[in-house]
Amino acid sequence: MLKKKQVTLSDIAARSGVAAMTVSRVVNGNGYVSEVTRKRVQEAVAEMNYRRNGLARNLKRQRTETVGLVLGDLSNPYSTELANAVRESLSARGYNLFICISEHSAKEDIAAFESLVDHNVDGIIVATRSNQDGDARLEAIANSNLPIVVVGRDFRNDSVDHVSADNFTGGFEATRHLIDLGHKRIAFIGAGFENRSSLKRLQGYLKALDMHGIVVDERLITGRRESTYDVPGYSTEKIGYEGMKRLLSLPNPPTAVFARNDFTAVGAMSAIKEAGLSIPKDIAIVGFDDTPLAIHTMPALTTVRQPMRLQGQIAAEMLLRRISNESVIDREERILDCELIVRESSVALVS
Amino acid sequence: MLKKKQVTLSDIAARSGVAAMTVSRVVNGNGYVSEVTRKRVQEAVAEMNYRRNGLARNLKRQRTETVGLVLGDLSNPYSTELANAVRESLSARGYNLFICISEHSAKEDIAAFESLVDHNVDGIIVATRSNQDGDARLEAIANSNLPIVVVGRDFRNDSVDHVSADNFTGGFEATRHLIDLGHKRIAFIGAGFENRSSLKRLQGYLKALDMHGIVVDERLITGRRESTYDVPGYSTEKIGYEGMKRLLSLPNPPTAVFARNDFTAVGAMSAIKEAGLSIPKDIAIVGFDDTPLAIHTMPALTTVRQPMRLQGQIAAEMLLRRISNESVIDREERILDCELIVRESSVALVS
DNA sequence: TGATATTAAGTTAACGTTAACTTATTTCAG
DNA sequence: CTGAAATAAGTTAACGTTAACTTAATATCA
Repeated sequence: MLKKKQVTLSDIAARSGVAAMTVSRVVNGNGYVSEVTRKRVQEAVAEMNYRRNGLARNLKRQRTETVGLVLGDLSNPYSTELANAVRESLSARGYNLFICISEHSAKEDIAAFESLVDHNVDGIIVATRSNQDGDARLEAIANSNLPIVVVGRDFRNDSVDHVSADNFTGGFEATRHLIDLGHKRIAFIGAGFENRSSLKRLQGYLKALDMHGIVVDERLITGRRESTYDVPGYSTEKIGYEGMKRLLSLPNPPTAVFARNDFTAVGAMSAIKEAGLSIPKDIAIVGFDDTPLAIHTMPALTTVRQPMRLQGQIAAEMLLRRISNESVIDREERILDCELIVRESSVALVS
Repeated sequence: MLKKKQVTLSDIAARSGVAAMTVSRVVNGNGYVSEVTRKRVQEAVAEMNYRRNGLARNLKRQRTETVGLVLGDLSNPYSTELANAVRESLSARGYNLFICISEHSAKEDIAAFESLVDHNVDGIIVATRSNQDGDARLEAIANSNLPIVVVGRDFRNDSVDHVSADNFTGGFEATRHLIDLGHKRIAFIGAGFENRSSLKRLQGYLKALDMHGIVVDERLITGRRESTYDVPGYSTEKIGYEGMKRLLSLPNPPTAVFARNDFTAVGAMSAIKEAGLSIPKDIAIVGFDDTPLAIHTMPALTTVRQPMRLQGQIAAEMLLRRISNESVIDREERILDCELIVRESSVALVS
């Protein structure tokens, strides 16, 4: 048995003895249709199991009321919160959301962009990590006047809005907190020193050390190279674990650790416990993101909260503003405050 | 300054002095085009920043090479792994993936379906929790011959394939493991007794108790009601925490707990530790899913691993099989084995 | 009561692309 | 050097929908 062919407006029109346009009016509930005709058409629609063809509809209407969101990965609660907030804000305005995942690969980034553009989404929110090829394609898309907003990453283009947390100040505060507690040997786990140009959290860490006259020891900055793209999301825990092991094997290990994110922190905590050391007595630790996990670790993790939902909401608003605007508008940029949440994993050194 | 209008094939054709069809051939790299013409067209394409209109293209071609995946939420690593596996399998066959999130709401489920159908995806993979209204719509879509595969949930339709983990046996094994260790008072956290008809893991738990002559104590089965849809994903931890508190306040608390999933288990562990009790000495605990978290809890969590990636791969294959098949094909169903991973959170009772 | 507004349709022509077909030129084996 | 095959285009007509326009009947009001 062969699959049935698609049922079209004209099929319904023929069956119910009206014009296609009338069926369209019934289906979309606009224009003038008499009660009798409406009933008749609706019956035909039900009988023939008609579904409108969105492609044709959107082609004709020149808009899809759909927005794309490109995420690097799904495993981070950050992505999750962001996606949910974006979805909610869009949903309230009648827009649908399609999410694409690029697994932090430039190739997949591009595939996601192409795919969304091919579906004529009305706009794209990009929350992947920056990479050269992907950025080039994004640039081209932006120049073809498709509304774009980037979240939590760099991208400079006159017609692309930008929202992110203040990762620099967050990293600064986290590190200063550890310094205030009396720590001098403070490690950074999650990225190497060579990534300092792109990683704001690391920059904040360096700035805090600098401001308090602490000389940077590059051996205390450890993590995978930023350019590695083939890492599944959750491996950040592994990076924390392995990074901490490396730090513990140093002749003069750190007394405090600022981890790039909570997962990395959790990994580091495992390594510390495994070495028979106590948190925060032997080693204090601060994470980043305030994932739901943070209150459940032992001890509860001090971390920097970034307003994830708010970023999503603002990104959605920015995009909708661009979508509904007929003329070219100025670039908008919003950097949102982070908040240090002090819990049990960081406490004053008894000196 | 007004936004530019879309550049079309004919614009390029006009500029480069050829027919629209020739431009199409150049853009898609098929058919015969001379080297000279190709160059000329490509220049025009670059100059005018042409992007093909996917809607028109897909409308004409009657396929989109895109598949939709509807997830209940993103917060569960289960969703993440599944999405990634699906994406990879599809990507290898040249298909794109759009992900929609329904936040476990029937309304959003339907919105996601509509939206995907409107974009004429070639097929849909559904991994949301079952609900009446959503299922009704799904039924209608299935009957209009759009290929559909459901993952990890119930749905009976002759043209809808099904893949899931063997949650029943998983729940059974987890519970039997605790029984084998000598436990008699074994609690279930994550759903109430009233959900036993829909929750396979709970059924497995009940079956194991029954087979070993242990009388079910309904007070030991605790969790939120399954019908509650307004719960953000990570709150499962809270459910575990609160459920455990309730259990600990019983006159005769359990000596072992089977948690519906690892997050619930983590929440329960917090409550146990907070009560000053020891895991596994006072209370043993088993989770489900073997999330990456499980090895990082203190003590490491015994849990049931379900083959998440495999489910995604199989779902993708099933769907592609339906998509590429011209005729109606038989329903396929795959139930995949789970594996009990014994770690430190469960150990023999000293009796 | 005539003029105007409202209601209820139908008609036409795109939206931007490509499958299918046609035409013209070039290539090359026999 | 013929003629079949390969190459290089162009032409036409959809894909399924809806905006914009037209027509006709009915309702409303000064």
